[in-house]
Amino acid sequence: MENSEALALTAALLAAAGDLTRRIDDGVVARGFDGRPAYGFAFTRLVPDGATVTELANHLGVTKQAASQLVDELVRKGYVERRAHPGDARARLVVLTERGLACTRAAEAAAAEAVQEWVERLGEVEVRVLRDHLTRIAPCGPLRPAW
Amino acid sequence: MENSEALALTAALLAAAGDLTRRIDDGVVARGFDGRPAYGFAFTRLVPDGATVTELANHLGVTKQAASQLVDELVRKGYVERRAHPGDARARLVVLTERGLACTRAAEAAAAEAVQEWVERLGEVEVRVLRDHLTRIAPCGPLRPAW
DNA sequence: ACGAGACGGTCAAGTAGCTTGACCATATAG
DNA sequence: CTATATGGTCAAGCTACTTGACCGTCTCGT
Repeated sequence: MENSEALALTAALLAAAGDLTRRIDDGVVARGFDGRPAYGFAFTRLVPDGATVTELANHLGVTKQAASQLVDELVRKGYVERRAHPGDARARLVVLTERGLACTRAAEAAAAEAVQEWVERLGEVEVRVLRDHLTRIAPCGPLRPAW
Repeated sequence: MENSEALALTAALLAAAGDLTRRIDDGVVARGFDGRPAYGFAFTRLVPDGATVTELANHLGVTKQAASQLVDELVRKGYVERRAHPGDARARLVVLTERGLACTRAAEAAAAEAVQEWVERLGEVEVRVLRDHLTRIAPCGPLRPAW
């Protein structure tokens, strides 16, 4: 593989990821929720049983302070609640509220809608293959919100 | 395709893109250059004949002010120069210096190295298919440096 | 049992990289 | 030749992150 192809691959990845993220965010907003893209990725970590701030921080690839600030924001908007952690008095369990769950479903619907366009262009099988390859490459690395 | 799969695809895409970007940046730094990931993507637009600030802004998906600031940074570090634009006295052509070209090559080498690991895991053909699919999905959208 | 240190969380302050708004110089169209 | 659009920069402001300090709680070795 040529050198320039590797950079092109990276560019394509970023363009695709950015495009998809933007579409999902637009879709979520269109469904009446107010948020930024990071919310959706935080939510995926909060279902089904909630998570601690530190776990969320690792999931998103940011400091625990940043994650805590994000949770503040989510609490303020009514998407999550901080509860006592059963079995560790230091920790607090962040869990989705009813509205948070609704927002999660909206994000999923918006994502499905966005991916649908890809399915129409590549075919369902190819898209699935694409996803499988990607998950094999970057198993569960942090979802850094920025470069 | 299930709804949750669409979000998983997005997450995988972001994780892969973030991982690759970080590796490239690390590789560039290891080769003695000082920069942030956005540089590399700016450079790809500057070869072979340079570009104006506005073109760069569109390429990166930011305002022209932000692009101008980036160029300031690149000039300060000796990677690019601002020249007069032939045929438009308003515009200025941003071109790579010798050092900027060297940095570009370093980025390409680092990218190739990072992708090599993927090739070993998926096979060269699969990686190429991956890239082709991605470019078909998001042809040449802006490379937003953040969500 | 208890002290040392690790860990979860928050508060506070600082910063990088973007934005919007205003403005000038040049180009282009009517 | 005026009116408007375009390329570029300056200035100010903001958002989402960072580092550093700190408190309360857990855990482990002695």
